[in-house]
Amino acid sequence: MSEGKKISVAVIRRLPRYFRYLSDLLKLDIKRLSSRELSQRMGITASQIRQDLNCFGGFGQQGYGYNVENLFEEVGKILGTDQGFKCIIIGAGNMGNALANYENFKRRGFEMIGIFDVDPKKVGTYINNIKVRHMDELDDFVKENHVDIAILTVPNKYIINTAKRVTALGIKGIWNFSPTDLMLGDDVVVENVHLSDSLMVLGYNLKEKRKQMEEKKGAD
Amino acid sequence: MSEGKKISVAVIRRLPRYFRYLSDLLKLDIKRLSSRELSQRMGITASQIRQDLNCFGGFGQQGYGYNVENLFEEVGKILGTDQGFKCIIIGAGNMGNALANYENFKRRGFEMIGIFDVDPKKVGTYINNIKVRHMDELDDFVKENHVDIAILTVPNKYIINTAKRVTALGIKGIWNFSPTDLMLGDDVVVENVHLSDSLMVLGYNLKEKRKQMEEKKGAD
DNA sequence: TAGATTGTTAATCGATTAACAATC
DNA sequence: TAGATTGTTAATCGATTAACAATC
Repeated sequence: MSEGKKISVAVIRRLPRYFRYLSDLLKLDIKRLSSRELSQRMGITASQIRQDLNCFGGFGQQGYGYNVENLFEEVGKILGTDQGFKCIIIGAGNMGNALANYENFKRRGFEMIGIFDVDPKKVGTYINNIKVRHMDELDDFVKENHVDIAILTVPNKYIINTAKRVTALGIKGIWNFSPTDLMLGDDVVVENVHLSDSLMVLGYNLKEKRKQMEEKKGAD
Repeated sequence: MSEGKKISVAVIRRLPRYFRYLSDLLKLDIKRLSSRELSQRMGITASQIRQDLNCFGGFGQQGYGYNVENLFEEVGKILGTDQGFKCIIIGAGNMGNALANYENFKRRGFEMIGIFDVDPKKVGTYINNIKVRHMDELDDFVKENHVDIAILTVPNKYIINTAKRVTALGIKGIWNFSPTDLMLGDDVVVENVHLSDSLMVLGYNLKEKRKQMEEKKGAD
């Protein structure tokens, strides 16, 4: 069992946030950084930052802090920005289009190498220089090209079958934009986006904040 | 301090998931449900479900379980599906388009009442029957129409100013699709989507899963 | 009444925060 | 060397799970 230490999902979900802040600091030409400085920028405790980073290694130096460029590279390596993940987008609707046009992904190690749809009007066109192919070509394409991740932006009623199809082809990573939770084999990694869940949490918090404000006003 | 009991974000983030599963169960015409049955479907413990629900009230009945329709309505009420939140989308790019076309939102209590952009080619057109207006019209629009939530899908370099502008107009809810974390006043509720964070977590998990598989293979 | 399942209290587990010795 | 800040251990806090009495 390799490293022994199990890293919690809470820590993992914070990594991309560190990555973003470090990227911004680099752009601001800031060379060094203490955990306290970073904690103030991010609104978390310095203790948490040091704990998180020390899950992966001692990237700092006592009395000095962290070298921004070095830490940025280390966090990138942990996240796999050097892996060159090859992705295909299934569903060339608005969401598929939006994702195909996101320039951010490439810089983070994700390359879009194909888009698939069933609409004959879309097939053959290019979105951000990526060819849109018919779903009938999917199997051949995956056999001829290494694909790490399938990004699923198909209508919800097709999601289960699409997920089964891509996993049958050996694709092990799925980024799921449908509201359905995908329960797949233990060897497949799924990340669900669930936009309406996010919006509903916003709605809840807004409602509660209003209630709070009402009470405060009432107390005067 | 009204209710006293503070509800944790972990619980709140699970609510939309309960809502989704209950909605599916309703469609399957299932009338009653025990916490154990739901726990098996959702892959969480029955204990957690009962704890979560009891933060808001006793919706079940000993010896019987929960009435699906009733529980669905209660969870909906907690989340505010009856609030009719009025939303505007700022940025009519691919992401703005995708969100304007999501039919799911209305059913969950969120209505899109306007879209704003600066591109003269887009201004005046309609997306899913919602008029696209110029950003110059934003202030007047917000003064004449009640707006609960601004959905920000503008390019990252404009995000801070756009957020300042909408909060200055009194909008208290922000759904932020830019990679920048918005740190706004205490009276504003922000929900960040950060798509690339989600993708990076997928990349990390995929990389680790592969490492795991390698080791297992090596052990044979 | 007997069986089932909730609501709720208590026990456990894990994550966050605090503290401080190590060390640059 | 003195000052600063890490890496890491210990203490605290909160969330999840287990257990069971209440009750339908």
